[in-house]
Amino acid sequence: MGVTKTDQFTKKQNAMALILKSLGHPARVSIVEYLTKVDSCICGDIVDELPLAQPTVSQHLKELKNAGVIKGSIEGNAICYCIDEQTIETLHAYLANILNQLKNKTTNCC
Amino acid sequence: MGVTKTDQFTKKQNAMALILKSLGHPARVSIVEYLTKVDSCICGDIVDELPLAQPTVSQHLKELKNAGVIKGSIEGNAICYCIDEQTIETLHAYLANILNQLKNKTTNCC
DNA sequence: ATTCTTTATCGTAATATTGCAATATAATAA
DNA sequence: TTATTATATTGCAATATTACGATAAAGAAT
Repeated sequence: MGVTKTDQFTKKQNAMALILKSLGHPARVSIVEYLTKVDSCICGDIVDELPLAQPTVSQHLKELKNAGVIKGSIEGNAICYCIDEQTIETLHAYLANILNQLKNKTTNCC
Repeated sequence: MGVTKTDQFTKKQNAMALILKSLGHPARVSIVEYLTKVDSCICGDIVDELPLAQPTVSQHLKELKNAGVIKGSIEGNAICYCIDEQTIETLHAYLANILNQLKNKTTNCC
């Protein structure tokens, strides 16, 4: 069908999947890396940096924003985007928890 | 188009995106959580656990395996799937690095 | 007021994803 | 050999994603 059975999974699972999915595209990985490195974060700079057309970049930014990975604030004429550290921390902690559980396991078949 | 401009980004960016994308679906998040908790990891158990048909689960497992998030080993008649800790560690370290860089930033506009 | 600059939205084409029934494959059991 | 069990693959319908040209919207500059 192409439609995800969202209701069959927990809110947390859907929330994590949303964040992970938003990061699951090289352009969006690239945007996050750029915003991590750079000090100013004007939207136009991101467009210039990426090998994609402006509407495409705008769409990717929207998706990252929707997942809470970035946030934007109006800066006069332009818009300033930057990473929402909290969301990255949430994801980081989630993975740390998984790694922790794995290390405490007695058996490991594979 | 619907086709990602993979060649326009670095290998690392594409590799990270592949891992993140494979985790970007609640069913696959659910599989990873299940494999983290459980001690044995027979494919059939995963199918029983998930609210999806066997072919659908098989497809999700294939995607996780392709991204290196899980690995499978033949266990007689059945197949034993479990998490590839290294891949999770790679992702974990990647995020740690981003968080580190963010914390060392002087300015933060948003 | 008009133009310029910056970003978002719309419309659309190409491709990818999700999900499942049907079927194939492969190993074990009878 | 013939079932049985466990998993993968195929084929297909429904929906989602990716990308971009055209255009809209909104503030800044002239």
